[in-house]
Amino acid sequence: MNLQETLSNQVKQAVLSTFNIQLESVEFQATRKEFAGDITVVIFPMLRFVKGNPVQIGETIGNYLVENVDEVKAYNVVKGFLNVEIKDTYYFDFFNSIKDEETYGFVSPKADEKAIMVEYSSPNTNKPLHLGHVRNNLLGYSVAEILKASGKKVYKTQIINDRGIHICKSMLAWKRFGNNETPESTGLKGDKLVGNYYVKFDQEYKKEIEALIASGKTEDEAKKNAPLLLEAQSMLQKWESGDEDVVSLWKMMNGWVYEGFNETYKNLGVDFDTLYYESDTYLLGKEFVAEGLKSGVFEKEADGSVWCDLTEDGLDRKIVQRSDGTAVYITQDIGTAIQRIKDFPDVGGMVYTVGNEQDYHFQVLFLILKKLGFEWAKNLYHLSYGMVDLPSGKMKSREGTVVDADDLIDEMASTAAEISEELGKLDGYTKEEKEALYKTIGLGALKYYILKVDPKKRILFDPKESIDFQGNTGPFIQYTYARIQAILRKADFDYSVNLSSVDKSLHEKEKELLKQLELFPEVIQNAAMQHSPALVANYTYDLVKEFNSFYQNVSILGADNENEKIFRVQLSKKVAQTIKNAFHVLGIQVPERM
RNA sequence: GGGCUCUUAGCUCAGCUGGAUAGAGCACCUCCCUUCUAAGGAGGCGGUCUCAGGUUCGAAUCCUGAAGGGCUCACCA
Repeated sequence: MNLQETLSNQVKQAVLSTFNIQLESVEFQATRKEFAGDITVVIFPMLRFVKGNPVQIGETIGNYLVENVDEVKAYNVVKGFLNVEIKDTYYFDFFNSIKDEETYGFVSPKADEKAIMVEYSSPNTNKPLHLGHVRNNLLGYSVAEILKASGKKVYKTQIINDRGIHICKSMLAWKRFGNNETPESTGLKGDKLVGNYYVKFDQEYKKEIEALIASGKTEDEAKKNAPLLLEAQSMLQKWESGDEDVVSLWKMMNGWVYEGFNETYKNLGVDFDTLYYESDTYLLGKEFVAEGLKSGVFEKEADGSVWCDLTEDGLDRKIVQRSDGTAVYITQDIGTAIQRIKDFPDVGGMVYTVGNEQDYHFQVLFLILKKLGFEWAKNLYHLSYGMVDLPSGKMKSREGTVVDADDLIDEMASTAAEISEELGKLDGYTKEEKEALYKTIGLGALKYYILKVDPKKRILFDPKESIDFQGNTGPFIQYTYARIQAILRKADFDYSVNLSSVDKSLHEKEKELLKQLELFPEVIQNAAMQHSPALVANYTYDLVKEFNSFYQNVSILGADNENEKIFRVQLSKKVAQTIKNAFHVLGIQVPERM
């Protein structure tokens, strides 16, 4: 039983014995810094049941707690708030119980619990990854790690959108204007090369449209009948019918893209346990469309198209198969979901990391899967996140207004390098060690910048204003970690003993740190429940701020006596470890020096 | 037009299931490196929590409405 539960029971007992009233629950909050006390009981909600003056009620309960609860040292009442002071003994006991637990805050997966599959990234293979994908990747990866840390078994996956008209556009432009360029011949990353031809297609397509309009066609006609578009469409048909040339071109160019993506993923530090390709799954859903027709979940129109009527659920009618029998986007989503459960029978739910422009889509998808009768459909979650916008508005790859993922990662590292060199604290580091450190810091800044924001809020990113390295940032937290490591390197004495309140009293700053450490397991559980890395980021910031204040206000290695010194080193070490654990689930590394 | 969503300091964001005088960072202004790393610390300036009603002992938080922004409502993905 933790402290709050103990107090809750005792407060109920106090109210029962003095007022003869059974409270259902007791409300707590952290005591504000300006008042004495460690935890506060809010009296107001009790007034509904206990008639009387809140201050008097507070006094009564406070008295009871001091007399009956070992951990309670004293109390004071301010208005309707009962501030309770807790004895140092409690905090020493708590600290000793977690001191040597390396994975403090994390829960190991239970054998009998169902796994969760987390989908993220899921790019199209016609262009390189940009800042929007970066947010997606960081979020998905982090939520997967948070779920793991909270005690779930997790599979990371993605659905790679490797087919469709957009891919054919890149293919066609390459075939037409590419002069057999390859990543090798140009030195370009494969995804960049293919992306260039996607842009090239658009440019040439626009020229054709203009020419057609000049020759008297309407804009609409021109757009639909431009020869390039028609050829791209026929290429798609050839692909679907298995045309050898088209398929081998498709394989070659997608291969280039995958190589490029893998490099970006590696740089970003994200990974996947299993992959799904749209080209494998796009036909899958049709099987279940047929089944849904049989069971009456879907209905067929006269023209052969298949629909799902969701009007009774407050949504619209949704097409699930075209009149020509081909699959639409949602058809393959249905198939993919079912396939995943077949492949991984221990999976009991899925998380889809996809932008909020698809909120409606997922509402429909989940509802359809429920209607099809899948038990696991109730455990599907759309991790919906806001777009990353530029000051100029939306990023558009065809118009070249995107912030490229690789470029951004490089820029972050070089900014880190500039700052580091200016500060000049890295004597003795080899060039390789420095490079690795710059990457750690640069990526730390980028990842923290994105993850500290509530996923569902949109982010405005101004490329002209670089991401901060000071204040509430990744490097600030990394810096604190590095500082603690410096202390631990210098602490060449045995600090393994367990201390207690007879050995020393707690400094105010020490106690604040202990209280903050105490919150960590709860933060992980909360973040998992809410699918929000931002909660972990903000917690870590608070912890670090508290530590820095401690660090500048008391001497650690120069403490007055041996016990102070031992305890402060232990405490510092625990804070560092907690920073490391918290950053681990955010996918951010911590440096030994910086 | 229907649905969803957002609006907190000059800027970027916290604010847990309603609770004490709404908190941080950046920017601006003061201080603090002979002491464990100043990417730091201590303090100051800065708010009609978009607006109007309502519920409540108590509302940034819940409800209704309005304004402004975003997304969405394809036989696109």
